[in-house]
Amino acid sequence: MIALVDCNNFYASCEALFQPKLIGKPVVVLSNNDGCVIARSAEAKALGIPMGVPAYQIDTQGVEIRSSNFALYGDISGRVMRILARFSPRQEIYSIDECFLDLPDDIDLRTLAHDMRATIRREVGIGVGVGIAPTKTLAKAANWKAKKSGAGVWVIDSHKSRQELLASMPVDEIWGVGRKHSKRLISWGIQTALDFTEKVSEVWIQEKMSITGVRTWKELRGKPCILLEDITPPKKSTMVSRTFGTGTDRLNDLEEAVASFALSAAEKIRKDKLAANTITLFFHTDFHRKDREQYSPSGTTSFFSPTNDSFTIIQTALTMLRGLFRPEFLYRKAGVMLGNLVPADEVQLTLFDTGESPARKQLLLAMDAVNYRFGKETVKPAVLGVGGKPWKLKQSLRSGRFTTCWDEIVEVRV
DNA sequence: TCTGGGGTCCTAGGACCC
DNA sequence: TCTGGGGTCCTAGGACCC
Repeated sequence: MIALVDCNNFYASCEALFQPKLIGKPVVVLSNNDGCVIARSAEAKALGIPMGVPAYQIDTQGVEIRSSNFALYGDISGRVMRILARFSPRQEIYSIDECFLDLPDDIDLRTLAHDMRATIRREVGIGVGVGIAPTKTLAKAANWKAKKSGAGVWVIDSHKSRQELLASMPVDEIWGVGRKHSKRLISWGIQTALDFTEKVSEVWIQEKMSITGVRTWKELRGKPCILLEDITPPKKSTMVSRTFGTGTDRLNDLEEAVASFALSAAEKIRKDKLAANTITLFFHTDFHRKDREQYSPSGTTSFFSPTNDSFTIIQTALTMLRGLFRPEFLYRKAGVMLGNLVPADEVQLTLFDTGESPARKQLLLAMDAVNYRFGKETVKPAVLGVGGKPWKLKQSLRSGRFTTCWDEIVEVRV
């Protein structure tokens, strides 16, 4: 059997963890740049605040608003995941707030699930829902039911319990069926997950939704097609991109931003011991300004041989930027993607390439060590700029990094 | 005024090979 | 009149996930 454990209103719950005055209040967490709503407490959902709406459109009366604080959420996530790992030798961490667990089918699964919930509640203080079923897609469905019903735990362990759950589940709630497909399915009279499994054939699904649709269809019928990936496969690409706090038409601003994204991306892949074969740069104007002409260039360059060298990566990104930049536009967002990642110790050199010099490798190692110890960008290439950065993010409402930063740890006065 | 960031997989079509 | 058969690789775009 497979369990899907999912934290309730995760980001909002993390905020309330160290700010008890938020408990019982409508809490909303905003995306980077304080743009739109990405998480809501139960109370905020009850007020009818939708997911994804721009922050300026919501009625903020009586609502506690926070900027996103990923240092905090990541740390809390790690605590939850380590507890769940105690319940099964095989765990797949699927996202920051949920994981799959492989469970034996000859134990009392309901008792185990309640035990997980109680342990996480006691040791971390976060509420979770647990869905248990024979396949991942059904475990997702059971988790949906666990939340929807308020029971917190739901188990699909018989034909009857499966049929009943699927009959009560709208197609658009199925894991793997998104907006486009659910619209089409409903137009064909397929309303529920049960309709999806019983009203249409495998061939029909293959034709309309390709092989991925067929997998979902089989999984809902109880046949496992999506395996538990307890060994994380290596990343194939990584991206760093940001919307700017304000638009800019200055090449110098874009250079600083792009250099900073390129540096972050390089640090990420070095941490994962990977090297990139390609780099993609993109930047664009404000898509929401329908009244203005848009400009959205992008370009991809292959490295001479795979690299994770910050300096090479920054230089390549800046060369592309200078070639694509046009001064007559106001830019709102930029990003750098490193692709075709390969293990750094298996890099295949080209005939005329001797690889990175040992001195350069030492320099990068030293920079990573200093920045790890003293904070991001303590030492950095000068092209990232110093002083004010008009393009920087708005993040005015961030709570403390209570668990990862000594200066921001909670103070308790007795 | 104001709208996030980071991933994966699949398919079709083009370019190319012999 | 009439022009093969069998592959691979790459890319863009779409759909999905959180």
